[in-house]
Amino acid sequence: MAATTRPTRPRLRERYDRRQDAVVRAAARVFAHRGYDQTTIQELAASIDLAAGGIYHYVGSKEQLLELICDQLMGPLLERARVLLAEAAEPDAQLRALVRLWVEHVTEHRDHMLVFQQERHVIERGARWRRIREDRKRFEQMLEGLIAPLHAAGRLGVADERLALAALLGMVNHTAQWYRPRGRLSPAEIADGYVDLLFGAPRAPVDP
Amino acid sequence: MAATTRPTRPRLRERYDRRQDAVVRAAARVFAHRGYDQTTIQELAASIDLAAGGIYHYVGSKEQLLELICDQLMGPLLERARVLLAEAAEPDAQLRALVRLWVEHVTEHRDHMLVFQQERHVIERGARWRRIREDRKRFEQMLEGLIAPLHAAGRLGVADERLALAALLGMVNHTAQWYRPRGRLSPAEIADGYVDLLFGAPRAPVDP
Amino acid sequence: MAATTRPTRPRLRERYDRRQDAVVRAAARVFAHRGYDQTTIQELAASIDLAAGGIYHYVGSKEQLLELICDQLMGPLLERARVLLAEAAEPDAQLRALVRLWVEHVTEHRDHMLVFQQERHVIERGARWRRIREDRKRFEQMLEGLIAPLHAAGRLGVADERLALAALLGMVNHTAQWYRPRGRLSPAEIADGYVDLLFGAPRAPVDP
Amino acid sequence: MAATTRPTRPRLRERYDRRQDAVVRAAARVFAHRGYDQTTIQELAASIDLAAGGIYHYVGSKEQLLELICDQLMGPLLERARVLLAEAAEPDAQLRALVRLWVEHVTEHRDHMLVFQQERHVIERGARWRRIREDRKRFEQMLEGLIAPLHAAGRLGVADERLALAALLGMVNHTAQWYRPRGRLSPAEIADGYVDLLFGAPRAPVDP
DNA sequence: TATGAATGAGCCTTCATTCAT
DNA sequence: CATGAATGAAGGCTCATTCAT
Repeated sequence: MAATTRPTRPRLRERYDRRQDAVVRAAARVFAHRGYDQTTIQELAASIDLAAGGIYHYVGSKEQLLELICDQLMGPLLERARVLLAEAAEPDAQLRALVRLWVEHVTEHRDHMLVFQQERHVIERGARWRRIREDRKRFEQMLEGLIAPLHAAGRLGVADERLALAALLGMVNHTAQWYRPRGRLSPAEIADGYVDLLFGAPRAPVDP
Repeated sequence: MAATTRPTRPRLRERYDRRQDAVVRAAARVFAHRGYDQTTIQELAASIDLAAGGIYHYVGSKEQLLELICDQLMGPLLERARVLLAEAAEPDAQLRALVRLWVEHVTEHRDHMLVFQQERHVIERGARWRRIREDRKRFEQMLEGLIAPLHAAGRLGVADERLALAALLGMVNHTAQWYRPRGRLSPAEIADGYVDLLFGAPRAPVDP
Repeated sequence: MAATTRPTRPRLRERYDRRQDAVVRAAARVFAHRGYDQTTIQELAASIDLAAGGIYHYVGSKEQLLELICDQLMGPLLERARVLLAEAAEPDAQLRALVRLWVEHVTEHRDHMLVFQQERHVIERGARWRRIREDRKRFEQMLEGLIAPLHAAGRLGVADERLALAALLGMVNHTAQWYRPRGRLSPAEIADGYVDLLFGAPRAPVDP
Repeated sequence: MAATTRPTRPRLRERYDRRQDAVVRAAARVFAHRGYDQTTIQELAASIDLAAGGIYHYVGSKEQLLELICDQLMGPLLERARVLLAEAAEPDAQLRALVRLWVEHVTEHRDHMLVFQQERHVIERGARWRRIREDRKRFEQMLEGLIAPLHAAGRLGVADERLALAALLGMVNHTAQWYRPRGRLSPAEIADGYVDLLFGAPRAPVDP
């Protein structure tokens, strides 16, 4: 999958994979702060204690680095989401669970997420990014699939189904921009807050 | 304010301002699609039927162009928001009005907005961008000022006041990424949807 | 034809073409001496009193420079050869005329020729160089077309027709490597010498 | 002579020499096809089933590899030529024999020859290559020594002695570029063809 | 011996910016 | 005002070479 030659012997390959992973992770961090284009391969390399050329043992190009960051972000998210949806449960419970999962993922991959958002214009164009775009699409469809029945049941806080989805996407994605690890709210609380908003719910008990 | 020599005679100055405005607007469009760093001054110039050098009659540097885009975005928004807040009205009505104003502004300045978001990492750092950062802060404080009493009155759909603000920011800002001019929903409808979500309200009729 | 934007206004275009021509010619000279790969664009630029970047106004890439050198070499040669062959004349006279033309061209374009030969391995491979290869082929076919009847008439100094062609090619092409402008022999004399060898002729008068 | 540590024990040394020879030979092949500069040590190593580092057990540097290729080419040629010239024989017979020897050598070392020609610009400059240049010079002088008396005797097909030498060099060297092992003509036949051309001869017997 | 990771110098190329016309 | 040529500073990437294992 990588454009560079991956060792064959299991011992070496393992080490190689571990390091590649570290390179990508470091890249996510630096790109998130300095911006993809404004980050030099030299800077990036320095941040991993590697000479500039060393990066290219693990990554074929700067652009591929971006690709790998997206993969590290979307791969596990989709995987975990699929597992979750495979379980039998009510749509509202599943949506809540999925949003929790998602917010947790976003907060754990803040850097990846920020890069993903900032480089939107790159990802939206060109055949090379089709896979990434499809991954995102797939995730949105999972959300849609859960929102639809809830909408049909009149459980949503807005009349328009699609607006609900867009709002949810906006809220959760934006989380990467303000969430701080040791903040007042845990990822789960944040997620629940979003879902509550979507359901227009929590005030119900307040009424009487 | 511009780094280039602005004509003194009113007739010329007017024309100059008009053209500068067009340049900035064009830049917003191209930057939104290709990305700031990935857009060449040449490309930008070509899109306005100008040679590369021509840009520099109206703009001092590429970076200043980014600054002007932010100004074109935040200036009028803050201005209109201030006017609105100066009127006497209930917080909930004002919040709804402000969100409408805001969503309208975002949809009318989609390109500006997208650039603003993508270049977050630039704007977040450096003295040069302090003014821009403050503008954004100021706007958020307006929202906060309206949300606080609503929260105190138990009118919000979430327990945490700041989460409400963050959610609102996420929803509205994200709008720039999916809104299409001739879509099903008008900016006002979208704005109302967001506010409804925030209030956890619209299901009110469900009550009895 | 060039990969760079050529001016539209005739005045400028003329200057542009003249300079591009000069760039290519300079490149031929430097490449011939230092070798294509071992020549830096910087060095090349310096030899024309241009900053490194300046080259790229006239040429799209280093590789294209090689292409243009080949064109400058083969284009006029083929053109002049075609004109010559269009005239009515005996094959032996035409061959002699063609070889003269050819040797003159080679000596006038020594640098181009040396580059052409040294970069043989590049030109022999890849779609990009097809046109160049065809040009060379075309010229060889012209020679073949003249040699064939002479061979049939038993006029050649060797039994094998193709060997005659190969020998001729070897002799003439090699000329670029030893010819010096103010040497003992003029290009025409050299050419005649080659043709004499090919005809196995001049000693005829010696016989009696 | 090699810059790398050559084993002392005869058994090992033999194996070492054999392998070094193979490395050089492989290099000749790859360089001939891809070009010296355009061939990576990695590519070269791969073509001998060796990792990049492995090459350096047998060769001190890439440049030395080029030197060794030249040696593998010129060494045996000069040796065999000396032996031949040491025998007593008429100049014309010796020239014919020498050209045969030479053409055979060229066809057997096509790759070496092609590299030698392509890297002309390297070999022509610098103290390091003096020895190689002298080897070539020496060989040319042998040819000259045979051509001179033939010229004096009016046996050549051209008036100019040096032109004859240049033509011969051109023909034979060029052979590497078109000769194919199982072609119509054997190296000896090719050689004889060249000599015939030089003598302007073969048709003589035809006359009567 | 052999391997593959790592280095670091260097090169092609891009591009914001300047300036003579 | 506008143009397009020219500059020159970087930056991504390659690759010969070294070295611990």
